[in-house]
Amino acid sequence: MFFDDRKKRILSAIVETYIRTGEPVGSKTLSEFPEISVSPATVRNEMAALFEMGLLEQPHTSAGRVPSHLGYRAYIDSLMRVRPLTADEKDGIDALFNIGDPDPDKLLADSAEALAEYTGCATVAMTTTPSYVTVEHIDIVPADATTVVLLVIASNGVVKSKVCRLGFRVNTGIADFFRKFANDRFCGHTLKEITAEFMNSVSIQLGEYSGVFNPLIVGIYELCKEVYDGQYYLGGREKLLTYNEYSDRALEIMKLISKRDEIGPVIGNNPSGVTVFIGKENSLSQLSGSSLLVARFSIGENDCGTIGLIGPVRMDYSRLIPHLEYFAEKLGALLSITYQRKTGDENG
Amino acid sequence: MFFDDRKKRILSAIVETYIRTGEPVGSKTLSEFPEISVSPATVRNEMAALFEMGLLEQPHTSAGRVPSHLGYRAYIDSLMRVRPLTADEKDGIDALFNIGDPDPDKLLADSAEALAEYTGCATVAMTTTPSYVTVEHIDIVPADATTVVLLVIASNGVVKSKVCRLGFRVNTGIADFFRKFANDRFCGHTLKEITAEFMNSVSIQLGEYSGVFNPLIVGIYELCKEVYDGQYYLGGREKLLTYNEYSDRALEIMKLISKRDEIGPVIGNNPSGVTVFIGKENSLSQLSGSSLLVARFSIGENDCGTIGLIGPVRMDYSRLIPHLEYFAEKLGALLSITYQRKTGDENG
DNA sequence: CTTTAGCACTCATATCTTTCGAGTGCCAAC
DNA sequence: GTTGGCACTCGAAAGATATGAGTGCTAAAG
Repeated sequence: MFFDDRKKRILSAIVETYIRTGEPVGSKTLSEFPEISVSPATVRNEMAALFEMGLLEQPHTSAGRVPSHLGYRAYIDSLMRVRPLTADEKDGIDALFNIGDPDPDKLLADSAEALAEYTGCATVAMTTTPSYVTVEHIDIVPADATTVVLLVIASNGVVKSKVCRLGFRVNTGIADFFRKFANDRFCGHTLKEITAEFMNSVSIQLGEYSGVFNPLIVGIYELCKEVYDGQYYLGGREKLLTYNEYSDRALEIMKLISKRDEIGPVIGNNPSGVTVFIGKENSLSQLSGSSLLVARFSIGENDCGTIGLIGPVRMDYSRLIPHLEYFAEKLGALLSITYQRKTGDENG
Repeated sequence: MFFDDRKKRILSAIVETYIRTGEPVGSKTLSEFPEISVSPATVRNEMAALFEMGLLEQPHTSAGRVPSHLGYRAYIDSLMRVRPLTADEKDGIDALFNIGDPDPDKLLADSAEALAEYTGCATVAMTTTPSYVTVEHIDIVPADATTVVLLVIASNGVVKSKVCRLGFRVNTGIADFFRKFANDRFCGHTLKEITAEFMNSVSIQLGEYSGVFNPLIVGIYELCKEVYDGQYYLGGREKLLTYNEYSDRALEIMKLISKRDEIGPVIGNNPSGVTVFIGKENSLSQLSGSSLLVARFSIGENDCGTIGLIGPVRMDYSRLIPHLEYFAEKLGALLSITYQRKTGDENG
């Protein structure tokens, strides 16, 4: 009982039909496919064999067959024909990036939303900051009498700023003093090192001034943390409601993916390209009814983030996988333009 | 047939019971209420009268009664007993504000989320900027060779910053030139005046340099627009899924409230205090099955924003109205601390 | 040895019927 | 004005029946 060519064609047809219709697929339907064209009885024999091999499941005796997780896996890994994107499709994805603000902070959030709209799945987008990234420069700019703007520039080119309102008047002397102090203490340190304890030790070095400057120290800490933590955005969670697979589980899944702690580790550690987790393959049991497509994107040479799709197991892999791949490439390219100033060789 | 005291007690009991149970309320149930204690037959007579007056509805002949929109309205306007918040409840709300980042930009987003969690409703939070607010100061700070940080400080105390990456090296001379130019052109103008056309005319004044400085001009425009547009955040849209009233309309409502264009005008123009829109009272027909509670909050003396709750018509008004009111007060107070630098008298 | 027609069997779904009971409206009595 | 009594209504739940798509198996045909 080999996994011969006809069995492969039948499995493919079952997966594709089930993805399209959501109904278990029966032998009669399959026998009418031009690439199969044998009698329903023969199809039934083959289906029994595929069932024995663990590639199909049966909701109940008198229903058609449905792909098992292994069936989907076999389909995705070797049977599926990935059609390259047409020029129109590429244009369609390119267009998604034209509406948004080119502000890098917003680009990722907008991308997550646009991808959700485009694919009809819920999306997650996150960036990660390598542990070797350091603080390159800190600046403090008086904005008006008691307000300053704090800037932290990291060695990966990310700049974050924050408005700090102080309880006292800030002249250039004070700003200069604090700027020098902060740069002496923080520059060259990796973001990972900038912990609450580290900040305490720095604060102590300010001696009698530590109280006065505390809002600024806290501000720097928050900015560094913000850069190091990276970004985490969700898009189109409500898309899940359009699938009846989620009729009573939507809330649970929507809550789950809102938790960065839960999802971050799952989608953060994947090789480049598109990785697929089908149903029970997900390490989180709540996702056993969902599939997760994850793609990494990079700025220049530097891997920097992940964008993922969450939808029902019955999702259109052959369309979504290449589209997600192209989307991630495009996103990386766009971010690279924004951050072009920096390349890998300048990093620690 | 007067709207006498007993009728009022019966209506109140119907509203409160229906809110609690979600089931139409029958005469027998009501007759057992201590504040009613007349026979079911008498209650039926009263209910028939209330029905005549348009305060009750009947899902079908053999079911109990349900409040009509007028019934809810009468209840909220004159029958409902608003219990003042206990110290514990106030503490509970106060605690919601302790977790978040005191960054004013994030405070509102976090508030919307916290309020949703606290009330079990979807929330909307937005700020509006009065049309008399002007540009007070613009700054440009070189961050590294080709990167600058733009700052716009508005007369209402709001400061926004943005990182701009330029295609050329920026020295202090260039920065000083542009700073002076920008302040000369923009300071004193209201944010409302800073339109795309206005920016064009400014750009022309830069003559041969207009191309080079264009990213900065665009950056200023975006910052001004960001300040003028104010913020718009949603919280806990998925909470709607917990009410079976929304079993098949949740997606529609979730999409609707995501559109600032649709909801903004509805919630933005209300008097201070809590305003209630019950079901069909909403100007948007899609909200006819929902109620909307809206509260304004202010910074110091200046009215500055709105926070609202969206949930099923059958929501617990007597609890939510005072809680929302206190929440809005507290939010305003917190923002006032952040923006205390400015008070009304300094504004144009 | 593979393929196919035939046939009895299974079982979810849809439809129809029946039953049940909470609740009503109305009337007559208190 | 209030109440008990009673026939009536109608949705929801439970049961009964029918439908039909799909199966597994067997035996004959290729």
